[in-house]
Amino acid sequence: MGGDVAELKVIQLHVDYVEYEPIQPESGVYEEAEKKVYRIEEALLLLTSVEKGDNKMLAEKAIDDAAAFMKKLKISKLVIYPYAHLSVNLAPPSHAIEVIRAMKERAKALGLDFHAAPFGWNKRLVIAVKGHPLAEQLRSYAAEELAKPSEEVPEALLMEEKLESYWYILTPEGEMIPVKDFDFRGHENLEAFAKYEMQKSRAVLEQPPHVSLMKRLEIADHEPASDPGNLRWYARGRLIKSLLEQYVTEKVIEYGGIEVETPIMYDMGHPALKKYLHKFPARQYVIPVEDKKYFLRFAACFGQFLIAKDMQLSYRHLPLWLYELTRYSFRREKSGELVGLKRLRAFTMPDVHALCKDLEQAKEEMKKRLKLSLEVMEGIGFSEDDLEMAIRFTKDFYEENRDFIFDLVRMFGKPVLAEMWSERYFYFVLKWEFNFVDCQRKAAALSTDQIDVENARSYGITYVNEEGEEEYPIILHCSPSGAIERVIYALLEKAELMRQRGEKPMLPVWLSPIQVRIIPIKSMYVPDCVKLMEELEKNGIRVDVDDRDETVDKRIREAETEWIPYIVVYGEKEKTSGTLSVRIRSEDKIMAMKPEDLIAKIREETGDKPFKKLPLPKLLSRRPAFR
RNA sequence: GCCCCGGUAGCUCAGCUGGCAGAGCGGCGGCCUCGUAAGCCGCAGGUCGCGGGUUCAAAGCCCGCCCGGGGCUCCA
Repeated sequence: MGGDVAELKVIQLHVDYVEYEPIQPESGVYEEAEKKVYRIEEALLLLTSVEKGDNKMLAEKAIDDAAAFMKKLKISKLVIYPYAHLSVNLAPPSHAIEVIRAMKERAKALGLDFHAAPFGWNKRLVIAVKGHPLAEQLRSYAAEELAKPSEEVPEALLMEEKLESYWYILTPEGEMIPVKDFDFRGHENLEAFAKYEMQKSRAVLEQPPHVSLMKRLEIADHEPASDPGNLRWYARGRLIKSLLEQYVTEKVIEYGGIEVETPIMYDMGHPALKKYLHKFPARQYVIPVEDKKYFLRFAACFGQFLIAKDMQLSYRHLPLWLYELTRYSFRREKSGELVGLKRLRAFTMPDVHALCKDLEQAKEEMKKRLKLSLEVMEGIGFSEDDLEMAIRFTKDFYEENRDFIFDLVRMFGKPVLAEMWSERYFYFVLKWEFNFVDCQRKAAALSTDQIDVENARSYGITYVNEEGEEEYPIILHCSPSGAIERVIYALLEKAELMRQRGEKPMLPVWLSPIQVRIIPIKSMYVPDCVKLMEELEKNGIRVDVDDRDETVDKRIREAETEWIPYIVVYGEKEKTSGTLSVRIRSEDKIMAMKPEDLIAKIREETGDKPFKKLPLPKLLSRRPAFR
């Protein structure tokens, strides 16, 4: 940034306190100051570097900006602190002191409660920066573009703050009802979701149920030796995750997705990425390699956009779906924000983009993708009662595309929470998500899609239209399932909700790590049980045999606590009759079934879902516990 | 980042106002060979997160730090 163009550089910090002590003058030009400790609390600190060519107008602009920010964050004190270390193109001290003085005068004119550290001194400095995303910002003011700061970082974020949101419920009947007027009877989850989104009042103390479940069921666990939010996955978890990954990928490919794979780290200095990167607070993992810095990707967008930019695209190729499932995407969320499988620092995200030639095509594609997402969620095992939809859009977009928005609502088939923004920020004009409302009545977004009208330009992605001219496509960003870990979170929370209703908690059969457990009554039946196991395995069923020297009761109990959908107890009766005694979890009863009937029943339940073999020893006597 | 809670055996946890480190489960050994949710007996297993301090005496109290969970905030 900057370099040859003069910019007034300001690091703006919202501080709990700042403390400085002038030690000695270190420049020929310096202000008078008393050598004592100055301490200012709850203030906005401006570490300011003046470059050659900066002027009074820039100084005033900087103060005006700071004042606006202070008002928004209700900060009452301002500290102006000359800080030469932000530039290699410093103005001479005699000039710099003038610009700093102009800042002070402006602050005085605006009636701000401000303090100014003396110019030209070597000072001891202690800063305690607050921990919110807007607390640290670099702002720079260039001489030729006075109107706005050259960094888009703070602007995008500040706009979000001042942006007005209007909340409605949209119904399949085509009504748009302000949330406060909507009758939520029969839509309790939607009500919880709406409240969650609008009020943000969340006083819950207990640990979410899925966290202890993920450990007890040997799905996943915290890894103390890694960074928080990077989990270890045990065999069952890896299996479940792998099945979900495979399922989503197959569905996307069925819809025409083109699967690619891209690097997980990118050069922070790359021009196309720099801008995107700087739009967000520093939440990346950064890896220094030789003299460069790389960040770990926080979404699949980069790799796909960089591929798309190099593709030879014509309108004939559009719409074009590019797909990748990232294992992993990395976001260095604040430590306090991490929650079990719901919010992680490393997560698996299927992401399918669609390049569309114009808005009409984008709208058609978005409908297809909503259908895809509905199918995926249903296929995983969520019912319509489990999901609530939100649609968010700008006012302008709504006015021009009302019918389209209600088409989406009708496809979902239930009332939908709508958030309407007075103006556009970020890169999309509309996004929708499915949300799951968990045991704590908190919501988490799963599937989502967005209409991006900005990134094609940023990345230089073009196609050639019918007239032979280059155009920027509109890009849709869809994750048909949302993060895979979060899907598992929702499945576990759903199971806990089942338990609370008095049903037996379980995972969908196709995702159950063990679908059938065979329990021989005596050790002499183990060979027969192994034979039966092999028969079931041949039919694409995950089976094991509890051959341990334990009582039948105990082995049944353990199979039940593992949520195994079918438990077969095998003894003399079964051996002679050829009929199995099957304990069916979902129906909470024991049924006599022929092996072929059991196979048929499971095959019907798992349908066309992916199958993977059990990645564990199949004899329980040979199987270690992970914890 | 801030606030709250926690860290004791592999796991889950008890251990009050300071007084010999415990239980259940799991593991190992033995008995039992069992018909739909925990059979019985025995054995092994501990730097009480780390470092200081107070005390005759610290798992416990004090100070500092590390780690984890939750809440706030945030969620491209």
